[in-house]
Amino acid sequence: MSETRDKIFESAREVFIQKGFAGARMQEIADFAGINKGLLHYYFKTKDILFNEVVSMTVETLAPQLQNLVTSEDRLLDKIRQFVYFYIDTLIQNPFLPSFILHEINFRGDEFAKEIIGRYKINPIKLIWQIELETREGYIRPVNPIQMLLNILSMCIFPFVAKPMIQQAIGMSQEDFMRLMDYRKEEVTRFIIDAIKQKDYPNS
Amino acid sequence: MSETRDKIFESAREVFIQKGFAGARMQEIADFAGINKGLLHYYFKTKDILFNEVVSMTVETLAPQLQNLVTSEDRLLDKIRQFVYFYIDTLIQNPFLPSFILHEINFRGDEFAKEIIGRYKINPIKLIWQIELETREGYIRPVNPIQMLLNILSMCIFPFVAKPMIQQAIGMSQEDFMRLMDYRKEEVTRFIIDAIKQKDYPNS
DNA sequence: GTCTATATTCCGATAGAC
DNA sequence: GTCTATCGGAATATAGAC
Repeated sequence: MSETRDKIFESAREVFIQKGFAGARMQEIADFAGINKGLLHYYFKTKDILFNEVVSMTVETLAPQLQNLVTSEDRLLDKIRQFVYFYIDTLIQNPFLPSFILHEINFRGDEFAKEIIGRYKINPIKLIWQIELETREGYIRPVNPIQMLLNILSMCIFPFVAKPMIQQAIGMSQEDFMRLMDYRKEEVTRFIIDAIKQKDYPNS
Repeated sequence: MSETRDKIFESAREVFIQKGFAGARMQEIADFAGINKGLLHYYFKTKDILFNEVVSMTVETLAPQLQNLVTSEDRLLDKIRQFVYFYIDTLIQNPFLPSFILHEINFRGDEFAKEIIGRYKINPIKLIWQIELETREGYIRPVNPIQMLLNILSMCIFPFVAKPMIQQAIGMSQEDFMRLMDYRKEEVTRFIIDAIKQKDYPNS
């Protein structure tokens, strides 16, 4: 792959993720990559094409790793800890990702959402089974599995979606925020375990 | 207030919330309101003005109610229950709200965030004190107050931000989703209480 | 491959008739 | 107040020299 092409691609990733499709400007992408619009169109014929490539690439790097986590044979509580740690770590390195994906899904409608989900090949069903099973076995308190999954995802993802709001509200620097998220991995894990673990099965 | 003006305003609200500022088209707003662009500009001189009015109106309807909740004299666990119920109920009636606010804050930067927060007059400090106090008194387990607040907000708000994604992933209708959110009020409350309540203070 | 210059399309905003 | 027609700027995309 061409060096210039990569530079453009990275630049586009940056700009699209921060401003969204409609808010991004080809000019800004070109500036950011240190080239001009003409050359930009030489490598990527249209804005749409460039955008789609950015989305594809982004999703495809994350999907397999998540998939591995979810389908492993570990016990639920261990799986949850791994999941939370992996998710928050990933988002610390890509803090803009959630708002990007979520806004574009709102913007472009259901087909876009369907396509993303298709690529992620997420099957929450196996996880839901596991939650139901471990509940019946008495390892965890009875909970609605879907609500449970929503709780986990919410606590991992939401802070990054609301990042600017949070920083403003508490008066935090960039580094403060990242440190807060770093602590958060253990804090959220604990919170979940405290909420659902049965007291008479103290192993873990 | 003029009838036409209201129709335009509602239409703008709809379009802005779904597409964001950059993605919204004056033409589409006009179409949706059943009038033409000329008339649109007669009532609202510029797109910026229209947008700001939509934001102001939206924020101002919610702020006072939240403020009352947070500053009441109730015990923490009761306050949390009230908060969760109020928040989710409000979002059931305005499901689009979170993604709208959060995306525009990402897009428009810190001044916008600061302004919103100013209007909300949110002071998390009193709540943080209360959490620390009740921890010392032994009513709840030791938790980091900020992380705790983040957890509550996350679980209430995130599902609405991710609504299209969730619906696609589980294959849900509009009504299914709203029903899920309705159950969620009790589910989240329980989850939080299970996570932080000390077992030797069984009242409440 | 890379640049400059230009064509083309789109969209916010204005002018003016009714 | 409401409409049609149009302007002017901005942003995407193309043409063509080097």
